[in-house]
Amino acid sequence: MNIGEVSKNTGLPAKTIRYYEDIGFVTPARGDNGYRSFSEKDQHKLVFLGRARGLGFSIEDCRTLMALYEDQGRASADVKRVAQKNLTEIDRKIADLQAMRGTLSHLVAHCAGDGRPDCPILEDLGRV
Amino acid sequence: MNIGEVSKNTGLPAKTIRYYEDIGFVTPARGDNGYRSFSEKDQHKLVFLGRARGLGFSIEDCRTLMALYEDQGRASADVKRVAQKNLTEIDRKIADLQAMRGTLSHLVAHCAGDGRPDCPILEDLGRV
DNA sequence: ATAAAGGTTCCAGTCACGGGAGGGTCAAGC
DNA sequence: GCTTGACCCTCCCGTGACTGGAACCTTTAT
Repeated sequence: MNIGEVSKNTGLPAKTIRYYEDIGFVTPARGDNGYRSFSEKDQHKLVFLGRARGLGFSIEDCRTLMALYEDQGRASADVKRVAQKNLTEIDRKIADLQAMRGTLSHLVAHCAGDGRPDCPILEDLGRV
Repeated sequence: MNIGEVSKNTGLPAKTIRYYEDIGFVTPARGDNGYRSFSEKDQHKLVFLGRARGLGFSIEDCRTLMALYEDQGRASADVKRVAQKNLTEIDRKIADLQAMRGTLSHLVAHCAGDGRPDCPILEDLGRV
């Protein structure tokens, strides 16, 4: 398969697929014309990668997960640890964003939003 | 004030303050020795900037907010619009993360996390 | 006199790609 | 055979908001 078809099948942009090759995630064969020639297995790895990225795993985590995926003798505890770490990280991000959201929505709610210059948002940002 | 003191007062790393000068956010005076010499006003701007960044505003939004802050004839509606846009963006990020969190926590909960290789997390990532 | 602490500039790296230039290849229609 | 357009290639730069480090200068304390 050429990169265009793989892109359509996986939902990953061709640019991204080339990038994943750059960083050693897949190593598709090459035709005589220099075109990448993807096997089913290559495509499957890209699907795996796309899903893992969609769940917020970093590229490095994906490398670990892929190695575990291909290791028939893995311990599920190793996978769970990586996933748990990611989950903790996601929770931290959510908490950060919710703290921001709390302050900001409070300020927005108290701003008249009319033609007058008085604004609690700016007052808060500029308080000494 | 030298950069070190401003850094201590504002909580911003000196590196960050230099960066903010680079992008034209503050333009501290310079002493004969080439050292930056910050005024109270410079420091106040940096505090403002630090707070706005802490609320998730982008640098470009901060530029807008700062201009409004210094414009005595502003309309609070202009400020509110920027804040509202940021709030919407924050909500979107929270929703994205929560969607990730939902799927991932479900998978983590169903993974034995022991020495056996069977793992619903990998199964899900690799499903055809 | 010397050493530590603080300041300076400049360059490179981060993360995970995306945009675009400049060019080669392939299949179809005339 | 020729052109057109879709596809593919590599290479390099840009993103946002910094952070790290090298190489060097100035101030302060001992």
